[in-house]
Amino acid sequence: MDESAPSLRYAAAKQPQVATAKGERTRELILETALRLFYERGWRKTTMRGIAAEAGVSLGNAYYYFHSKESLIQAIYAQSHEEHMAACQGVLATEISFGARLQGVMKAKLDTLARYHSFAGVLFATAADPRSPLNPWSEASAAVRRQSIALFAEVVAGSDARIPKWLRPELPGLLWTYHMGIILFWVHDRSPDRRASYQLARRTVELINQLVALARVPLLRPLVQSVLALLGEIRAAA
Amino acid sequence: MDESAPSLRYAAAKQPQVATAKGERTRELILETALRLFYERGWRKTTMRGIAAEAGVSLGNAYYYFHSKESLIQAIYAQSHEEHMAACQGVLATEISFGARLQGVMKAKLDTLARYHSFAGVLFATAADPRSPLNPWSEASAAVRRQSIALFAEVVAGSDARIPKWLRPELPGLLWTYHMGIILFWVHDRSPDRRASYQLARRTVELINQLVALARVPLLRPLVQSVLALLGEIRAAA
DNA sequence: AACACGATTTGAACACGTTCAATATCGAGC
DNA sequence: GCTCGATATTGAACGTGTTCAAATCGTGTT
Repeated sequence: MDESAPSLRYAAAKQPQVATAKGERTRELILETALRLFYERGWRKTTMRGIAAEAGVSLGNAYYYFHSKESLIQAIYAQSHEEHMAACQGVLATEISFGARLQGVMKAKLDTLARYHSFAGVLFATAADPRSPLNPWSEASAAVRRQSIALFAEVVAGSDARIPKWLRPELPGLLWTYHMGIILFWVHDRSPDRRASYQLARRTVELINQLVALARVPLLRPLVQSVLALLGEIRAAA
Repeated sequence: MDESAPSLRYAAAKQPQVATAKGERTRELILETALRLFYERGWRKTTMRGIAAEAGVSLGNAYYYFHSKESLIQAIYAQSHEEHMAACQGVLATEISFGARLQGVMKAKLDTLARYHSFAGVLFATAADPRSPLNPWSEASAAVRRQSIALFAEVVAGSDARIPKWLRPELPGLLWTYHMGIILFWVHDRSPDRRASYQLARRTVELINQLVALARVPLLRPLVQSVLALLGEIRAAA
């Protein structure tokens, strides 16, 4: 059973630390070429041999920098994450209201993801495998996840919203989960320019705004308590 | 771009209709062997050659019945679905309360899935790819999905719950989506005997019960309207 | 200049998923 | 019993992801 013994493929997976400037250039050349070919030909029709040939390096060299075809996706994923962080700076610096901040962050996410849509399905598919380093709960993507959750914490912290005290520690993680849900929808979104995803994000952010406000209503106290207890349990289990 | 032109791999994908009893036996032999090997060796370490050898047929013969390694997973998925439908008959015939019915159906789901856990990750991973026939929104799995949603409709219809009129048409689909979410958790669940998943299902079903009751409270009318409008839009987009 | 040594690069080799033309098997109709 | 067509089965071949021992490069040291 390859559950108890994690497959070699996903073990450790330390990429060699690129040590020289030349190496760094080669690495980036391969990554850019891969990105272009994925875009032009799609994931399946792009081969490691094709990437190597197009980049003008040998097959083995590509594997020196990326220990698998999937790890190229992981690198691209990390890159898109950087882009998103950068794209958020504007709204986070200027907007004050919780809703506007969250709207801005979500729109930035969809904007920065746009160019990856044609092969994002693969990203999500490999990410869904519990043993994949791309899976959001894995060790390998922990750094990105932490940064991402911190981003949502910043959305909350920098806003004027009056968040109930008990909700504060949970909210960033919840928003992160929510944003993963939106991405899941986006991956499957076939509407022109992914308009449906933008609309869904806009509407759900409004909804979240209402929910956060409602959380203070006394009538909902028992429900809120249930949800809180549940979150605690999930956290304990994971 | 392999998005506009669906990959050959996932196109049509008509399995040859098995015409003779002998053919049917061979098909089942291969499927059983595959299931056993996936369980014993895991997904990656099980090869099509290994399955064919263990089943005593040729490699090509295995491909005659299952056009890809993934389609074996699809067949196993369909099988587990059958098991779940059967396992639900009891509760659905005897229980009256909405909560108890939903609890029973969810518990049956986790029970019937249990034996597939060691390689369920792959199932979910391939299912997450928008172009995979395993993906719940795809044409290939439409039959299973429809049956599954009908099951949740039956959960509602056979219960004494007083569901608000406007919620009735949406509820089965919502419950189906919810149950997919639980499965997603289950796939990643590493607790002994997947106890965390059982607990999560139990707690969330209670929560859903409360939510359904709350949906009648006048104060929540605007929120409920928003959610409804949103659901309508999502449906229109998909 | 020669050397050492790690970083980088190469290409051949392997195992696997998949395809396919060719062959074998079987049952129905004569 | 024989033939024919559909069904079932075979195994060789292809392209792909991945591994690895060997070759090469670059740089600091003697």
